Amino acid sequence: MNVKNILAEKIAGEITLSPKPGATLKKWRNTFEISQTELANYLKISPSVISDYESGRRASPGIKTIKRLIEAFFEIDEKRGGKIINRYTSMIESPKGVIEIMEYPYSISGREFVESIHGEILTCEDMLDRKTVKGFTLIDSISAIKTLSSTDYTRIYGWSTERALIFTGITYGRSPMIAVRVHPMKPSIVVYHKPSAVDSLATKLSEYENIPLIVTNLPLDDLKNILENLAYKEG
Amino acid sequence: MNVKNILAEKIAGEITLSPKPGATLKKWRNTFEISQTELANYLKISPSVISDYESGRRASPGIKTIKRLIEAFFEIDEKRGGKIINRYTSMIESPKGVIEIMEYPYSISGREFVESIHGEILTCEDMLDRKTVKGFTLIDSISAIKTLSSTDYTRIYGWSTERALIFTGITYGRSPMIAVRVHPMKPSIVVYHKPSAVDSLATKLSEYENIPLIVTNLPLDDLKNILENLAYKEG
DNA sequence: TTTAAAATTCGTCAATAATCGATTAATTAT
DNA sequence: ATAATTAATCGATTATTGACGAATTTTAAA
Repeated sequence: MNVKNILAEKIAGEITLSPKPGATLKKWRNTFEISQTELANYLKISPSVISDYESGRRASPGIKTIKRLIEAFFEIDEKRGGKIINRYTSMIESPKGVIEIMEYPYSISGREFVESIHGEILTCEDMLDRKTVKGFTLIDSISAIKTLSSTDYTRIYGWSTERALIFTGITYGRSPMIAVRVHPMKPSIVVYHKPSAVDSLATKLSEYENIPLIVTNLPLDDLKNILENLAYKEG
Repeated sequence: MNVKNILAEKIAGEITLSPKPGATLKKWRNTFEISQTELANYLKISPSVISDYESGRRASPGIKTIKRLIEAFFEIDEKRGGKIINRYTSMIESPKGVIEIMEYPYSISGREFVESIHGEILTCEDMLDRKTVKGFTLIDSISAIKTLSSTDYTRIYGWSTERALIFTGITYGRSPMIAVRVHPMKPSIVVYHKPSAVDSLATKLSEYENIPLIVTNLPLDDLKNILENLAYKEG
């Protein structure tokens, strides 16, 4: 659970939608315990610019400016040991069994997604070009069944069901697909990470549900890295 | 739990921080199943404007523009019966016992907060001017004790501990303050909504914790209304 | 109380956003 | 295949942002 990104997004959204964006910016700068002067110096701009933003002189700052300011909050905090970020990290509970969850800022085609993780397509290959992926959830499958039965769907599906569910720690690849089958919501793609074997029931269920079943044997760290950076590469 | 506001904020934050803001805007417009033409007509602007934004011609749209676009998504969906919003509403579980939770876009002084809810100050009045309120959580106290023992603090404290916890459904005003006492996180202010009585232990605990204890007898609907709109009134 | 640091105000200017509308291209429906 | 609808491209104009810096005010520390 990448708390930093979630918090950054929360801040950005709150500023953008606020009736007083400048005051919201100031609130968060104070939350990070940064003075206007320090922020300005960090960004190599004049302190009066920060004051103008916070006072609302600029009614509609551009999103690039907002992004830069928020990134500076985090970078400055990190340079100081990350005290503020850690405060939030300790507040937010990682859902049990969910190793990582992330939304992609734009839709990625199923085909592109599977290629990026060097996935082997077991079923429903023709569906791939019709599927889009708006995020992923990396699940430790020992705990997954318990978590999937929860009624708080956002723990698994975040903000979109159009995602890839990636199950790792699989010995006999049947139970994840069964869990998906009984769940009311259906992902775009199911990925088994390094299964010892894939049960034929799993393939049948995926075909029944029209959910492509994919296998990848990348090392876990490599897989995480690719998943996290997929939407942020150049081009 | 106001899912609409949470989703709006999520969308705004994602667009603002995205490496391709235009593509993110397009993703969400498609999520709401709105064509560019319909969106443009709704906002009474030229369709080519929407296309220019989504293509990234405008690298850094102003936050007022982003806000307008997101508001239009929701309004158009609502005009169509709210199909998309309802999809999200049914996905997100309301924490048990939490009637309403909200972050304020900017800090509100303790004094101003208490005055707005016609609160009677029982303890720590001198602390009020030193306290700020960055949000509120309205709690049905029958369930609150169970919820407060959860390790997922964000269910009660959202994004800031600097908030007012408002307990309603109180008969004998002791258990909320005990729950706060044993909890590792402390709010700015504790409010009892229409208690039958306030136990002297509650007042003692509030003094010990330096948390102002407030009583309000506003009708619940009025109270909710004030709390929700406090940061959005003119001036 | 004084001093230093932090914050505010505001005139100014170059760059970019917000918007229009004409034209072209792509997609969808029949 | 054709027609209608939707989307994209791009030149042009006006309004606003992003930034500077000087002067003033406010706040915090000694």
